[in-house]
Amino acid sequence: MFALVDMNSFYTSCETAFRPDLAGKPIVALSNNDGCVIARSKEAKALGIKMGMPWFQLREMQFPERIIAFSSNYELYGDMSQRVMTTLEEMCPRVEVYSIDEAFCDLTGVRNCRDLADFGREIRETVRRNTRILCGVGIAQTKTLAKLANRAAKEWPQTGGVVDLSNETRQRKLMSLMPVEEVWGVGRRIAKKLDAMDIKNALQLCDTDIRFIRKHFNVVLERTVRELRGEPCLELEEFAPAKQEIVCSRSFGERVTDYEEMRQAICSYAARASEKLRGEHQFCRYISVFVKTSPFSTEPYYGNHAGTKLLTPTQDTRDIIAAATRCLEAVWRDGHRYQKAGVMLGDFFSQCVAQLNLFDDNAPRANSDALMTLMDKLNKQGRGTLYFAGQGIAQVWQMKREMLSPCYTTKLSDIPVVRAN
DNA sequence: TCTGGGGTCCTAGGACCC
DNA sequence: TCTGGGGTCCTAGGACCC
Repeated sequence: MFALVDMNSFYTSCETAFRPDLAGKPIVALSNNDGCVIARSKEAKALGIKMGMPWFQLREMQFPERIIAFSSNYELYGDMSQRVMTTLEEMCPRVEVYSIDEAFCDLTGVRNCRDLADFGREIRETVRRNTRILCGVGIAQTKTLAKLANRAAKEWPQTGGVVDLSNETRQRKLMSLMPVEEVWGVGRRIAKKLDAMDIKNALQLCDTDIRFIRKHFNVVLERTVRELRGEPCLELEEFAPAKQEIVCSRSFGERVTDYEEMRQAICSYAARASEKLRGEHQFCRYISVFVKTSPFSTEPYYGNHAGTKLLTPTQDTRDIIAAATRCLEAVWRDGHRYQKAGVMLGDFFSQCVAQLNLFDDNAPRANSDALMTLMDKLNKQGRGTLYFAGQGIAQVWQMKREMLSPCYTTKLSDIPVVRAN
C-alpha cells in the first residue's frame, strides 16, 4: 500500500506560511529570472492564471484584485520541504522523497492496525500543524493509482484532502472520471495519440489490451497500464540511486553578447556543478557546455554544445573549469545575443574506483582533496564566500530575482526586524 | 525588452567486433 | 544470378516527471 503525499501550491504556501497577512490573496511564484509562473495559490488558479504563463504578460493583465508575485526562493522552499519530509518520516516506516513537494509513503504495515483514510487524515493534520502547509493524501496499492487518488483528493474538497482508493469499484469509478492525460506517465504527446485511438479516460486506458499498448507504444506505458490494474510495477525507492549526470544552467538576467561575460558564467556554472558532484561523492569524466539564443526571438536562432572526455575522472573544480572553458571556445560565435548557457557533467565514477587511477600518467593534482573540502566548507556557510577569479566579480549576467522574499528559515540576517512603535 | 531548471528512461541507428 | 548472423557499445533524440 502506498500513500502519495503532495503539498498544495507548495511554493506559494511556503511564502504565505511566513506572511499570514497574504492568506486568501492571489499569489504566484515565478521561475528563475522571473520568467514564468511555476506555482499558484488557490485564488490565483481561480482567476484563471495558467501554469507556465510568462510574467511579463501576466503583469500587464487586468484582474479584479492585484496579483502578488514572488521570485523563486529555493533556499526557503528546500528547507520547508525538509521539515515536511521529516514529519512524514516520523510517522511512516519508509518514505521516498519523490520531489521537493511530494513523497510516497509505504503503508503496508499500517493497514493491519488501522483505517488507512484515518491515517491519511492524521498525516495531513500533522504536516499542517508542524509546517502550516496543506497537503493531499492519495492511498492505493500501486504508485500510479496513489497518484490518481491524490489528484482526486485535491480536486474534490468534500474528500477532505484524503482519498483511499484501495477498493476496486472506487478505482474504476474514479478512473472513468479522469481524462487520460491526468494519468502519471501520460504526457501531452501520448495523450494525443491515445485520443486518436479513442482512449480518452483512465478507465479506457486501464482496459486496453497490453499487447496493443506494447505494439503501438513502449514498455513504459505498459507498466502504467499494469499499475492502473493494481499490479505493482514500481517499487518504493527509499534511498535515491546515485545520479548519472549533473547539470547547472541558467537564463541570463540580460542577453550576453560579450565573450568575457559568457566565460564568467560558464566558470560559475562549472564551479557549482563541481560542488554538486563532490556532494554526491562522485568523480566525472565527461564535461560539456551548451550556449543558446532565445527560441522566442525573431533573430536567427543559434544553439550549440560541445563535450570533452578527460583521461582521468576528476572532482576538482580547476580541472572542470579548464575543460568547460575549452568547450566554450568550440561553440562560441560572436554576434549573437545569448539567452542561456549551461554546464553538464557525466560519466561518473565513485571515489574508490577513481583512486585506482592514481597510478595513471595523469595523476590528480596534489592536495586537490584538501583544497576542495576547504572550499566546500567555507561556501556552505554562505554561497560565494570563496570563488575562482574566472567567475568574475561584477557578474552582470546574473539572473533577475526582483521579488525575492527573505530566507526566513535559513538566514538570520534576512529576517525582518519588527520594531515597537 | 521580457518565456525555468534539473532530472530519468527507452529506442533506434551507427560503429565496430567476430 | 546469388554477398550472413549475431552481438555489444555508444549517442542522439524523444518521451516523461517535478
